[in-house]
Amino acid sequence: MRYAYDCISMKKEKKYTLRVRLWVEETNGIFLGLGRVILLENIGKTGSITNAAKEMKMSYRQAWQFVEDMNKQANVPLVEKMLGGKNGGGARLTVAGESAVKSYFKLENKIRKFANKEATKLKF
Amino acid sequence: MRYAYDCISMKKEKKYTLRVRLWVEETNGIFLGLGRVILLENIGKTGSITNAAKEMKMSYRQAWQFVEDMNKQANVPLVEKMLGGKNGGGARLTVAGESAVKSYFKLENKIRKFANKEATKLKF
DNA sequence: AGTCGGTATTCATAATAAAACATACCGTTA
DNA sequence: TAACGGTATGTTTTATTATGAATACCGACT
Repeated sequence: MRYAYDCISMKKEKKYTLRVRLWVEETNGIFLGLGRVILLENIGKTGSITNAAKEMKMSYRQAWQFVEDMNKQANVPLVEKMLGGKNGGGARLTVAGESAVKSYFKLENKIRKFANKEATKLKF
Repeated sequence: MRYAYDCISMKKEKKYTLRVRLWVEETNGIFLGLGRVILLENIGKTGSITNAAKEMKMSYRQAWQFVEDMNKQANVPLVEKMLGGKNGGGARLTVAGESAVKSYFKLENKIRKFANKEATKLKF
């Protein structure tokens, strides 16, 4: 049994959650991170950098730079861009791009799962 | 053998390294992250927030805020502060503080090791 | 040839975050 | 009680980063 009295000094236990973030670096800086991968995903979905950026409320400026940066740092470009033409142009993922997105998420999931398992042992 | 000719289309394979970062969140925001843990470690080493901050080129302002924040979010304060006195005061880690540092690094190592193992399977 | 819509690029501006500065407070010791 | 050195706190600059606006370019299509 427990007396109401006990509650006086009872502090609610806080709840903590473990967060993990991973990214891939190349000699010139960041190659792939969560934001970039989501951008890639959106390019695949929408067919253009412009719309991919809108999708995630990122400025076109930044989205374009990310794409440029990733393509330069990859062994094979991840995004193929088209200039002019019927709909003004657009962008799509290369095979390497598709694969990079999948690999990243796969790895992230695996690590996140592992981290959460390990985290249950923690007590702060 | 290999012909010089082969080199014309040879691109140097880029080298990638996987980076991992983890932090613990509470309802009010970040509770523990790498920077905060290193700060704790330095407080333990130097006996004051001031010197701990200097050690890592962090402004006292920020260091103090971090400490305040951590203490508020922890079930038990991680840092015990002393005001005035012989050397003007100081700060030291509580048992919970020591334990938090150890736990964090232990977890980080485990996850980093796992991540690196998984990363070897990656190809970009 | 002119329209359309996305890419490519520069420049100015806003939003955020971090550092620097300035002061008051605090308690032991000389 | 005056000095010292760290804590406590607000304010002001600086630095970093992201956004927005403006413009040129490109190529299929009508």
